[in-house]
Amino acid sequence: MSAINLYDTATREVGKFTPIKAGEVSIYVCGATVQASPHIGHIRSAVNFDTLSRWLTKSGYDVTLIRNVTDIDDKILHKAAHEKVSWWALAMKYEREFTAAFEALNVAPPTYEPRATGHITQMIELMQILIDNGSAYAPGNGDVYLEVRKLKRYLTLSGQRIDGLLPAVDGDEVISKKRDPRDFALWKSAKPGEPSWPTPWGDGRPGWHLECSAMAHAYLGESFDIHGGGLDLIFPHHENEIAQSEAAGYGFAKRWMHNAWVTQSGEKMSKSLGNSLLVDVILQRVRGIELRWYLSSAHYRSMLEYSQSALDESAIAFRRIESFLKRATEITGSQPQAIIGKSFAAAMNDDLAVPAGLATIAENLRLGNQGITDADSAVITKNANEIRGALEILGCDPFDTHFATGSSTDLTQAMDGVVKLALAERASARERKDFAASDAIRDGLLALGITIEDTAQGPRWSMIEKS
RNA sequence: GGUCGGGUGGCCGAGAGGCGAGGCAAGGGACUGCAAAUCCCUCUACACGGGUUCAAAUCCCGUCCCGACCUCCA
Repeated sequence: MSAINLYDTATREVGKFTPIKAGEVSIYVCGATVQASPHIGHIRSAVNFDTLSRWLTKSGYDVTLIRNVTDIDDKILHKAAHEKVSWWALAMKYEREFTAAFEALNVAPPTYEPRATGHITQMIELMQILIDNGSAYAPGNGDVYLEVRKLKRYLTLSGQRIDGLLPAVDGDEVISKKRDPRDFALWKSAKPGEPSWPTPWGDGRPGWHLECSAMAHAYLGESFDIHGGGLDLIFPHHENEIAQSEAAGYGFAKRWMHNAWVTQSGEKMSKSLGNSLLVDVILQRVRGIELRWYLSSAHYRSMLEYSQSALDESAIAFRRIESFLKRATEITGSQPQAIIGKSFAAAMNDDLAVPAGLATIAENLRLGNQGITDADSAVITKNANEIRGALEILGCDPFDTHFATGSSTDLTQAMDGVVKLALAERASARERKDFAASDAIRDGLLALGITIEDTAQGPRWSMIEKS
């Protein structure tokens, strides 16, 4: 396997990736806090790490990917109370929406997808270690805090200093039992009407950060290769995960990878700005495979500035590639094999440089189309194979059964027959130079969403793809 | 106030000291009855001001602008 170079947020450098165990890669990605419907920014993160996982797998590694679901937090509880539904019903509703969005975008399921509420035992064990070794304290009201000033190091990922932080505004912790305002809650005491679990320090529920440390440890052990998530998780979430885990004596993550956001007018998507683009809504405009292509097209560390025209253009560009692959299949009589081209591999090995990979796909497309013009099946096959190989890594392989359309074979065959009847009529009209008649047939088919292309091998038809 | 990113051609989007990534759009050409699709050719760039260097979009200093985080966040 060739060397893979990846960026590490901790060092802010691209460096050679060397796993802890030869041939194996362990990854923990912060998944959804299921408090609202997924927008395309959430899904971009999942797409990026899915592509990372696919590339590592293709490179010969045995990948274990853990992507959690945080199904309890302040927002879920507040929202559930406001909507007068159970917090667990609300969490499950949105978890299903995330799952459906992942499915639609061909994000492979992680090796395991642990839920926070299923790991209370592990959280209590972790807190016990932290309290026993003096890193954490329980003021007696059911809260448990991590004492950040006792840490050997803190805020190394974000490069901040404790004293540089703005004083915390303790929302629902007005009467704070904290020794220092920067201490953060591992565990929050039970409030009336809220769920709670018993602990040696009183009834309560998890704070926001504890679950990831507990679950990463449960499934990946004390040290693992890569920890991923969105850029906005660096502080406080990831800093606090590091703080808890290292204070417990764990080595924790060897490398940190963060994906950038999808922005609009330069601003990140957020519900408060009202600029969230829900996956559901976008999928009414383009197919899942096209949305994935769009979300993959920028480098994962670059902001992706959303615009409808950019999305539309991206979808059109993808259809061109798809169309070549279909024609190549028709001409050669068999589907392309997914083969990784040299330059695509080099691009991916350079911190997943997808944009550079796209350039190689563009080159393959040009050469492949030339091959069709020249009727050179060796050239067609080579380029189609390499395109399919690249698309497979990007999760955008049109031959992937995941994207198979629901239309039955019988119906497709009948359709093919009907269109061919029309094309025969058109052919005879063209022979007698009745172009008005032949164009009327073409226009009529187009109105039904069927495009006609006259190729050297005769006319071919295709449906205009819809989501 | 602290910390972290960014400003590249009409648009999108890479690159991080030396040969102008790539795509879209635009213009020209080939093919076609006309189209469509495809191919070929052409064009436009590094926020600003200094500096280092044989050589700077890339490094350094300064300025301006934009965004993010500072206990809700992908």
